[in-house]
Amino acid sequence: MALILENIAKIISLTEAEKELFLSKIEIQHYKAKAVLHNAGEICKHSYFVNSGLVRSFNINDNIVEHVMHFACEGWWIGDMYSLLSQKPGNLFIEVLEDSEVVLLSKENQEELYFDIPKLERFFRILTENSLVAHQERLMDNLSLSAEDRFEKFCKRYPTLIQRVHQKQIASYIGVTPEFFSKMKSRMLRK
Amino acid sequence: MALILENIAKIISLTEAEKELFLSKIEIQHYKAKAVLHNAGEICKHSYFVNSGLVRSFNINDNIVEHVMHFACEGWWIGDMYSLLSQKPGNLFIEVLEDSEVVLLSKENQEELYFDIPKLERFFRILTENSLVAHQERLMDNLSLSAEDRFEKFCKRYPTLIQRVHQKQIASYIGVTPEFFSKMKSRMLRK
DNA sequence: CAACTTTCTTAACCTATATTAAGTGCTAAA
DNA sequence: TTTAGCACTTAATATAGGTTAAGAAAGTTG
Repeated sequence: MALILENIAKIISLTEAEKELFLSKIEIQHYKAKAVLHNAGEICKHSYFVNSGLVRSFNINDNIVEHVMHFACEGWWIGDMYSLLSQKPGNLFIEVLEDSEVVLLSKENQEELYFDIPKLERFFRILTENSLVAHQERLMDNLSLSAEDRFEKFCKRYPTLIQRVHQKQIASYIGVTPEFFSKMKSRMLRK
Repeated sequence: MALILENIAKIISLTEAEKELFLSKIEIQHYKAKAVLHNAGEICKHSYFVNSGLVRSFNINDNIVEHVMHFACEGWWIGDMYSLLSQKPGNLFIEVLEDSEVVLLSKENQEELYFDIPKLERFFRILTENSLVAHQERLMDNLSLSAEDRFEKFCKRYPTLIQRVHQKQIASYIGVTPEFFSKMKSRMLRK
């Protein structure tokens, strides 16, 4: 349980009573690899924080092609922000890649917490800001870099993930097919 | 001045005193088309809110190709979030496309406001959440849609902008060259 | 272990989009 | 009124990355 409190403590400081209140509003679940936390078409009720293991979010377009939006390992948050905020059916799936321990924070509890501990408003504002900046950078990279450059950035930014996720997941995150990714990788090795 | 208060009032309600305090912390500037509010390589000091006119943010990659990140017309915020938050040199330019009236909110004043009017923490959290959702959708679109589909979405979402910005700016936002955009457009008209 | 499923590789061929280049028309300065 | 500079178009050619298909590795299950 310490991990999520540490995560918060990096940005704001809570009293012991506040920590207890916070912990009373969350729920812990254990999932096996391949478990699905949320389906596209459903309304998302929770934010997820990964205590251990690995989780991904992705969407599936008309052509039945998956696109990975996000990986979350220990200490990362993940969710379908669109569906969670609008309370409309989303288009993301959230799926467990490695057996995981996950913290669930329901939308209602999150809002109660904003009321009881206004400092958390700041915490989640800053969390969201950081996520926005990361998304802006990824968008810029997709507009202006080649697949090879995007892969190199991915390696630098998420060195541990490369060992943990299948190559086709990385290909999907980068935005290329597994076949092209394989070709590109061997081309890069030859240099 | 009403516009920015309306923008806030859609999300939180301020007392008259709070409104006055808020107004005392912002600054209004008038810019001619082609004015540059912020340069890549510099540290961003302000958030910008467009009262009237039109502003864009874009980056320039190695190949000297521009990529439009965002358009902001009346009632929209714009800035270089990365640089503003990290206080490091950013890689966005912010440029005026039509003569504009712009509200400037400095980072320091914004932080003082968080302190004086904690409700604003909520306002900017929600603003940032909405922006994040929009960026996630745009990223998904760039990963999974064709240029033609991206253009159709752009038309639906920003119908007024199509008349106001040059075609090459839209091409750049969509993520294609002006030449290809021109060809694609005439191909679409022929249907 | 054998049977099955999934991931990864390779290769031939295909397509969406980029590049280069030339030309038209409009605006704006000189 | 001429000249220069953009925005836009068109077209020929080039390329990054996609598609299809088949086989080799590797992982999973009975």
